[in-house]
Amino acid sequence: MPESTVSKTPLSEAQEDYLKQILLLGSGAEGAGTLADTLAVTTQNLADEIQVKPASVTGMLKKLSELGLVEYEAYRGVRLTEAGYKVALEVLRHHRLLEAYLHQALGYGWEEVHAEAERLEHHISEAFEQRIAEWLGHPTHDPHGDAIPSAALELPQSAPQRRLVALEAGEYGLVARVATQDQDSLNLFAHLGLKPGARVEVLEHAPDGTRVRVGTERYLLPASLAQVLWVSLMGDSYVGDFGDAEGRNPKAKG
Amino acid sequence: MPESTVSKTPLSEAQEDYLKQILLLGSGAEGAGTLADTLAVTTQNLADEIQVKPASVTGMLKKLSELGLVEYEAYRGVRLTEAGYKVALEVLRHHRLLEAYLHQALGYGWEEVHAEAERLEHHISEAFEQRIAEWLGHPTHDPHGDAIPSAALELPQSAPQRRLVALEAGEYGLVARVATQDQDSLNLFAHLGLKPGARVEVLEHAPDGTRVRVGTERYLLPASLAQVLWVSLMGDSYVGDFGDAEGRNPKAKG
DNA sequence: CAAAATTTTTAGGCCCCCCTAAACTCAAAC
DNA sequence: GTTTGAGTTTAGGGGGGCCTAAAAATTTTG
Repeated sequence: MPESTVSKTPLSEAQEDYLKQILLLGSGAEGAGTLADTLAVTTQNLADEIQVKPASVTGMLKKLSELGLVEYEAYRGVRLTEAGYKVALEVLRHHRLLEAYLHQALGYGWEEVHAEAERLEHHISEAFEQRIAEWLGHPTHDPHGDAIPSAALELPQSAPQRRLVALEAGEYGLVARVATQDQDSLNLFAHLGLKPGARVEVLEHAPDGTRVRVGTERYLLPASLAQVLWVSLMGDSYVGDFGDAEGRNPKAKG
Repeated sequence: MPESTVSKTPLSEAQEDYLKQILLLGSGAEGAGTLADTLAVTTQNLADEIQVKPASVTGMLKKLSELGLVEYEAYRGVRLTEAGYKVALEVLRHHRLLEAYLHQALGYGWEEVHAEAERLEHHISEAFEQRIAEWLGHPTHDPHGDAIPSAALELPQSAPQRRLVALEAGEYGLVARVATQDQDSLNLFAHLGLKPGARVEVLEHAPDGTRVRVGTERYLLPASLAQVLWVSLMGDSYVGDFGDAEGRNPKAKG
């Protein structure tokens, strides 16, 4: 097989974004932990995610394929190569470390960090990455509860989690992950106190959403939101590191 | 005169860089404080500074001129318009705040901050700018001793300074500004302890440079370096804010 | 299994910002 | 006051990354 030279040329911002999205979409909502259990991603999915027309995606996939970062078969979808996977994890690490840093060091709300991290992730040096990782105490999860790849680009093991919609009435647990980047949704979650680490209980599943209790409050969460809220059941062995959602000691080592 | 619509479109990184360099080159080494005492800048100067061919500069200047950010007359040079000046100051503020932040918050050496700030300056939000400015206590000078434009884009008054080459033998003062971005020069200055705030004395001007004393050490500084080192004479009223060159309290308000 | 509907790719363009080569200006020197 | 040459601009290209419109492949449907 033709040994495609894995480019030394620094990748463009667009290229990094494509790789990151291929990883994210390919990992599915289940959060696969290795390249092996990653799915092929469709042109349309990428177009939607990156906010670009499908024709543009095709063009970029061809280029990434030539660079050996992606395995692309026309009409059949893409998946990352080992090299592309590395790059994607690196970008993801930058993104999530930045989110954690903005939250903990600069006082950003956990619902505000995504947008800023999105732009900065492509422009920080390895030195910067290392310094904020150290400042943070090498965290394993960002403020949304998403796992941060280690410096060696390994994804940390996360505790078993279930979507809120999958809990039965009466079950409760701690919010482990808020898996949306939609700003309105994030704002709403923040407003309701539904951030990683918060205790939440399912009261009942209604046709128009899921009725939950958070602290002493009761809310009706639309299905679309209950869908993206992941919960670790209490009593489960390990509930994870919630990215210092509020004034805990930021220097705690992982 | 045709009222050129001052674009609302966000500027590209390249455009911001051109504007910044026009400001820097136009301010001359004397550090002019307002747009009025700014000089016209030459195509060649810009080409050298931005590391681009003169033909490319011409093209960009035409575009900036159409955007109303610059007054450009073929063969005669450019200067910033009021609008362009504002943009340039904003970029400069980002750059210098970032330098200060990297130094004080993340432990970068003062000689290392330039390169990182150079990339980040185009990608931080106003919120980020504001948060680091606050964290720093609204500093007036960066770690190299360069003035940081205020949030209102005013350049702070700096103490009177003279180039080291202009001091007479026997005169001494505090390093106020290290006006180079050349990494090798910066490393050398750092190595010799010649950072803002350091005491330095001119021993004599030799044909091959300037002989100086720094603490108990004596060095021969090549003219090119003595040229970019600015000194505030001791006994002068105000010596400025040296950007917390070492462990002073980072939270001190300005 | 063929027709219809959907998805994806190709083809052709556009803007950005850079380049080289050649033509032009201006100013300094004869 | 020409000549000469440094500095500058025009002309023509190229790669990146996006777009629209049209063609092709795949999947769904009857």
